[in-house]
Formats: sequence, structure tokens, C-alpha cells
Amino acid sequence: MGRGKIEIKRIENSSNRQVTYSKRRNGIIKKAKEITVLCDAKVSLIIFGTSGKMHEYISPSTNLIDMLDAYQRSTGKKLWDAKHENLSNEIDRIKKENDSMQIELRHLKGEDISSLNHKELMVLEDALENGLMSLHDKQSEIIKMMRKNGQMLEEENKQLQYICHQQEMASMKAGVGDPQSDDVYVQRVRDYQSQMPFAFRVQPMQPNLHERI
Amino acid sequence: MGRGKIEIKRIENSSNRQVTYSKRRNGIIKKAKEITVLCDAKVSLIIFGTSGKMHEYISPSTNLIDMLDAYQRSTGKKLWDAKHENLSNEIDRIKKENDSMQIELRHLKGEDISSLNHKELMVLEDALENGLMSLHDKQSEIIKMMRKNGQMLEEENKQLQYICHQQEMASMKAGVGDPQSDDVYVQRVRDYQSQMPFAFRVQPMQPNLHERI
DNA sequence: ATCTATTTATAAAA
DNA sequence: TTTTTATAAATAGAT
Repeated sequence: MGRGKIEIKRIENSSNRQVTYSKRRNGIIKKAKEITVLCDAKVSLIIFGTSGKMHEYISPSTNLIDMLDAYQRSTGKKLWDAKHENLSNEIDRIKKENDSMQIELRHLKGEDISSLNHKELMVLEDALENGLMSLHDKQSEIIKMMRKNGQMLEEENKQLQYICHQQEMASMKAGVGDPQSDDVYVQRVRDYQSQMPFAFRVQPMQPNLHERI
Repeated sequence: MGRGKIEIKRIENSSNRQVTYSKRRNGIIKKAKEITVLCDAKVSLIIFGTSGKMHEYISPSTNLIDMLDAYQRSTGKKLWDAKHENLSNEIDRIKKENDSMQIELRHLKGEDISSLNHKELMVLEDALENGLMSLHDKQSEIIKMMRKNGQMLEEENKQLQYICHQQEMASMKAGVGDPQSDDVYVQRVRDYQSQMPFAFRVQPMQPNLHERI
């Protein structure tokens, strides 16, 4: 129906194809509307062109969901139940995983162990003892760190005491019969510190250690 | 397009309507096939007539589910959301639960405990020690049961020895200078047993105990 | 269903 | 895209 007859096969010229698509799409939709009115039919029509743009027509007497429900009733095919079932299966799988972990946890906590046999109890005991061992390793490591930290703090202490002592001496020397403002005092301390050997400066040591213990 | 022009409004004559429906339905489906081939389009077409009978066309390059997925993506409308979303949410929830149990399990097994702080380690230790304690309680209970079982077995043994002894005596008495067939011998043992006090009969004792230890 | 006069859709061109 | 127009295709009414 046009200037020339065309074969029903893919139109290779892309702009021709696009034009034809647009015209025929409108034609189909028009026809769908007409059959809806003329014959009381219910039509669901969804069209995607190569561009990916969608066009649809649904008879006003219905809606897509109802159409699809009717479709399912009519064909017996399941549309969303497939996906749906996949999700349900995944839930089941995860729930099982969950349950077995729950049980394992309870066993490790010494609950519900009446149902276990001797061998299972042995395995459980090994697990618990391994856990405790790792834990004790970790704890003794921490104790070592604490001890080291304590030593460092002691060292720091000594240095601070030394610095304080020196500051006291300096301030006493400077302040004899000549009371000065705080600002001047602070400045003098700074001067003193800048002369100190670097190793004696107060530095934060292992700043995050406390949080981890 | 016919002998006469018709208005696009419901055809009141039901048989005319039926005929027109059938013709136009075929027409639309033909058009749908054509646009699919000519223009590389994807079409989903579902038609219900007044009779309730369904007709459909889906472009062979796709299927209804994919079309509907694309429809949802394209429109943002949700077709099978409610069920679907609930399931997805449940999966997320359970997965999280799973993860935290996984972590707890690893901790109880002494893995990945470097990231724990002192307090957390203490809690973990308590849990492990509780677990071990419950376990040891259970084990000593089992030892008691085993001991009891052993005593019972000893007792049973004694009885069996007694019975054997008696049977030996009986068979010797009966068999003096008169060797008999096995059948007769077995019968004689049965006669003997039926005369024994009930308490001395051999009975399975705690039949499932072995499996549980 | 099939026929066919007529309407409608649309291919090609602009 | 949309319009034009010649022609193919669809179909209303009849059979």
C-alpha cells in the first residue's frame, strides 16, 4: 500500500526504516484503538523501536496488570513467578545457611549441646579451645604492647620531669626580684625548649594505642 | 476500507462485531509481524475479545518477560513490584544477619580478632569460656553415663556368664553318651531359658546409648 | 469462508 | 518530521 509494493523483510536503509517504523507504528496503534471501540476488545500493545524508545497502547477499559493477569490465567504461563521463584529460592538458601550458623553459634556458646554425640562434642571442644588459644595469644600480645607502652610512658615521664625541673630553675633564675607578666614567662620557656636536644622534646607516642586496648 | 465507510464506534450487531473482530485482529497481528521484520521492532500484543479468548503476538527476537522488564525500565511503572520488593528486602535483611553471624563465628574461632578492642575480647573470652564450661559439664555427664553403662554391662556380663554356665551344665547332662542333633540341642536351651527367673534373661539395655557417645 | 467495491494505510518523494 | 500522492493492502458488506 504505497507507491510501490515492498517485500516484508528488514529495510536496510536506516532512515527509510525509521520513517516506515514511525508510520506503521501509528497505524498499528490506530488499529488497536479501533478494534477496542468497534469490537469491545481489550488490547495491550507495547512496541520498542531500534532506538529503544517505547510506545504503548492499552485499551481504556483495562490496564496492563489486569491484562497480564488475564494472560496468565489464559495461558497458564507464569510471568513474574519465574523471577519470583528465583528470589524465593535464594531466600530459602540463605535462610538455611542462617539456621546452620545459628546452630553452630549456639553450640559454640554451649547451648543446645545435648543433642550432640561424642565426636561432635570433641570437634566443638577443639574449636572452642582453638578460639581461646588465639584469643590468649592476642591478649598476651596486648599485654606486651601495654608493657611496652608503660615503659615508654615512664620514659616520657622522666623526660617531662626533667623538663619541668629545668623550666622551674630557669623561671626562678629569671624571676628573682623581678616579677614578670605571664606572656614573658611563656616566651622564656619556649626559648628554653628550643635549646633542648631534640630527643628530650615531648612527643605523642603511639597515639592510638589506648583506643585499641 | 470496505464497501462502505464505518464510524469508529461499537458495532451493535453482535455477529457483525464478531466478524469484524476476527478480521481486524488478524490484520493487527499481521501488521505487528510486518513492523517486526521491516523495522527491527519488538512488539508485544495481547488481545482479548468479548468471548474472553486470547490472542497474542510477541516478536520472535524477544519474549513477554523481557518486554515487560523493558516496559518497567522505560516507564518507571512497577508491574510486579510489591511481592518482588518485599522479597528483595527480605534477602537484604537476611544477608546482613548472615554476615554478622559469620563475623561472630569467625571471632569465636579465633579468626579476625586483631580488629577487636580489649572490651570486645573480654566478652569473647567469656563466651568461649562459658561454651567450654557447658561443654565440660556435658562431657562429665557423658562420662557418668558411660560409667553407669559400664556397670550395667558388667552386670549383664555376669548374668550371661551364669546363663552360659548353666547351659553348659544342662547340655552336658543331656548329652552324656547320647549325641543329639543341633535342633534338639537348641530346643533344650530354650526350655531351660523359659524356666529361668525373668531377671536373668538377656535384654538389650539402653539400646541407643552407644550411638550417642 | 470468499468475493469485491471501497476505504484506509503507506512507500516514495518532496 | 510531516505532507503529498500514487498505489498496495485491509476490510465492510454481500454471498
